Amino acid sequence: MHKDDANLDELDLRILERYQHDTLLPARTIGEEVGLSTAAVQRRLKRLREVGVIRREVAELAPKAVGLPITCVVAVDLDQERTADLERFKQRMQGLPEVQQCYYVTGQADFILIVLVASMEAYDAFTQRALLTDANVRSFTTSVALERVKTGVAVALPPAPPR
Amino acid sequence: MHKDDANLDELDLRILERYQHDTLLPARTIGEEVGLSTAAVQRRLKRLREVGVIRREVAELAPKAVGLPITCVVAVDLDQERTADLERFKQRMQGLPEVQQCYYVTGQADFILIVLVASMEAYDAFTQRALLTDANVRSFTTSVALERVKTGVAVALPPAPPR
DNA sequence: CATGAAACACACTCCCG
DNA sequence: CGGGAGTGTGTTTCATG
Repeated sequence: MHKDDANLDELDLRILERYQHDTLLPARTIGEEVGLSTAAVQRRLKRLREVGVIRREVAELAPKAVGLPITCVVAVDLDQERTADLERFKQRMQGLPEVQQCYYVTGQADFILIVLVASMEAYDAFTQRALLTDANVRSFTTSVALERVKTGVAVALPPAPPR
Repeated sequence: MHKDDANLDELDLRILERYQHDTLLPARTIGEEVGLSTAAVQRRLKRLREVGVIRREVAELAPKAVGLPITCVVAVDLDQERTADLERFKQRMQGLPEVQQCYYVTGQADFILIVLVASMEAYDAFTQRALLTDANVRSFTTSVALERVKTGVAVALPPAPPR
């Protein structure tokens, strides 16, 4: 698993900059902008997928439109923080569909979760099933999102990489 | 702006369930799985885009691979919380490339940010430019992500919608 | 070794039944 | 909605620098 710096040249970055925001964009269009042929652009995209720079191409859905209008940010504090305990918790989070994102972090809390649910009742059920019944969860605090100001997986690429 | 419940039938949901995780998947394949023709699947996808259920199709990049190995979760507490102040802060966040996500939330903090940076120096520079110099930012706390356990924008669709 | 041009295969679009 | 013809895109091959 080698997800670290695959030496990307400036062309790769310029391609990614356009492509990551809209994968429906024809390679031909990208090629025109960066000064490359269609084939060259696609070869590079294929390589970027293979080396893991592009993890996957996904569709971003509007949570409200699919019946999940509520977003919660949850800070979880664990009791035991041995490796095995952490690993177990991580795997539990991976398997929970409500957990859209999960970060293992420094600071007061051990984990930060982004949770999407259909209703507060559903959130309550989630906390019961996922947190309250876990003996190793010492405590957690919930922040309900009043607005999703900015979302997505888009990444800010360096404007001028090494030359 | 009508991003609310576009009445989705079970077929739509099953299509989305597959498509949202991999937009490269041929409509033909999806059609086989849900029992629909290629054309029907594409018609539905087009409609789902038009009504805003599908917000956009994006490529998820590996942050490390593009030189942004550090993820921080930042809880920001504002001083003045009048509408104008909130709006100004939101728009600032929208414009900052390091801010990958931003939620306006209830609870102790006013905003939760997911910030991606190349180094701790870059993070320090970010806090200076984005937070410390903002007179309306009362305080903020940073949690550095030791691991991105679960990421992405994938959403858990209801397993068995109305029949 | 990466590129560009062309041939090829495949996926999407549109129209009709 | 399904099926087909037409179009556009992605893929492969090959010759070139």
